Amino acid sequence: MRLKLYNTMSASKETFEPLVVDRVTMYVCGPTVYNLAHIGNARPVVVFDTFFRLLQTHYKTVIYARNITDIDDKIINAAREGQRSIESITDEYTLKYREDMAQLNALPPTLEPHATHNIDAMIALTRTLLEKGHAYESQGHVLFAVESMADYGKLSKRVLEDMLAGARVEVADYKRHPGDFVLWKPSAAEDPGWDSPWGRGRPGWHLECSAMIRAHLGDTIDIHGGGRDLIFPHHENEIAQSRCAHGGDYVRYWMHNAHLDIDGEKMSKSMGNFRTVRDLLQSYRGEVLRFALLSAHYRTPLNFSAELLEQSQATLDSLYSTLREVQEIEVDRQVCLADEPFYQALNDDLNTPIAIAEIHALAKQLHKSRPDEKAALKARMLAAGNLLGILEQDPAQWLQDAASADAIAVADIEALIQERQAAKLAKNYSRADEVRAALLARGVVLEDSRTCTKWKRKSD
RNA sequence: GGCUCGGUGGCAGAGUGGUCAUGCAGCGGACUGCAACUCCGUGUACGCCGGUUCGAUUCCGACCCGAGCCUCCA
Repeated sequence: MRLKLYNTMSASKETFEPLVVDRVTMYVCGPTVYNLAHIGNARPVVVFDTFFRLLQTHYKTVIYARNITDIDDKIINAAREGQRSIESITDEYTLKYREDMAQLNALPPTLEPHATHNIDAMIALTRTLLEKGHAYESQGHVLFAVESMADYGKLSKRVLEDMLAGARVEVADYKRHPGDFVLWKPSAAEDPGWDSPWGRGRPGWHLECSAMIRAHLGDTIDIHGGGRDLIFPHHENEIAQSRCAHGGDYVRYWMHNAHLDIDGEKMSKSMGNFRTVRDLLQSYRGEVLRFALLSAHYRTPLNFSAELLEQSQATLDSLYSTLREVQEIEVDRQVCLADEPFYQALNDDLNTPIAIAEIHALAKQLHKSRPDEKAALKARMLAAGNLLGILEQDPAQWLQDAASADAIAVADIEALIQERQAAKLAKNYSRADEVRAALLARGVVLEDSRTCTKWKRKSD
């Protein structure tokens, strides 16, 4: 089956073909590690993790790199303000980032290059750009000269003059052209820096990704992903650096996810209207957050709200309930993905809402199916869940997990259910209803079947 | 100002030139001791105005409204 994806560069859906047969290289911009990731930062992680899973069904080798930006002015400022060392900050937030993303069922990327481990590659790239006349030195800085590149602006579809018309920021006096950007900047004695032909300094942000991509994945990679807000200037500048230094193609397919909105406005650090993943994990399991992020197509803005999370939780509960019904049934793991509607949906530019709708369709079929059909349907549901990174936990465990520490204990629940069962047999229905009501008041919902009573916790 | 991208039923959210998204909520029914779960049924939704068409939510144009980028940002 062919995989189609929307390429920001061509602004259209294209059929994906890797540069090298059976080998895909993908790079996604990772975090600057100076604070906790917010749920908006988690969207590309979950989206590209799902894409990573999908790619692995097509290709033998998929190399997925997500960088750690561990040198940046924001980190330096955080260190100064917190009176801490740079390393203690970057170590702490790198670790927390990995933990948070793991909670969202995001697989570790194949590679996790750190900017500070690749300074040599950045210096080399800067030197090449200087040699080829695409960069210049000015007041201790090395800058990229945007006018030296004919088609600068191709990704973001804008031309230099247009951008200047709306420029709202004062132009630094060391720039020849307002659009020029820093490749290398000088470091004050107390700031972190590395020796370079242009004195002790540190790399500009855009340089890091270009250099690390070349060092770890090669001159041309298949897929480069990130949030929409990175299209300009970050990715545009990466293209400028890499193409001018090495020629040829830099990235074959550009993929960008839309943002999360809060009350119709973009969630962002600067707006202050964000929720950290760590904070949300206090109230919701990671899988619920993941499901919420996949409930809209990745290129569509998603309104992030308590309602969304509640609904995501309810939907997962329902799907896990279905799986619990067939918990005893052994599944035959052989699922022919090519025939699956959910797989076709994912192969069409990662259409996760349709894939989720197909899971609902499978759950419905499962309820209505004959006993001999259930194993195959369960296998298909699990295969879909596996690609989306959901439905992989033990269903009973999922439904019975206590959200809070003061929740009623499992043993107490089961004792009460037994008591109610005895009351029912004795036709003492008022007592049976009393027990059921008491459990409901403590967040436990009972589901009677002919042979037994199952239960689950409800979040409300 | 320039450049992108949107406006779908109570809510979330896909998609399409002509019978269907899907989920949640609602309503009616079956099942049940009663419920829950599950099942069956149930909604003249596509910003506004023109145009193209046998037929447009879907294509084209104008308009209104909103968002993003142009500054760190997923």
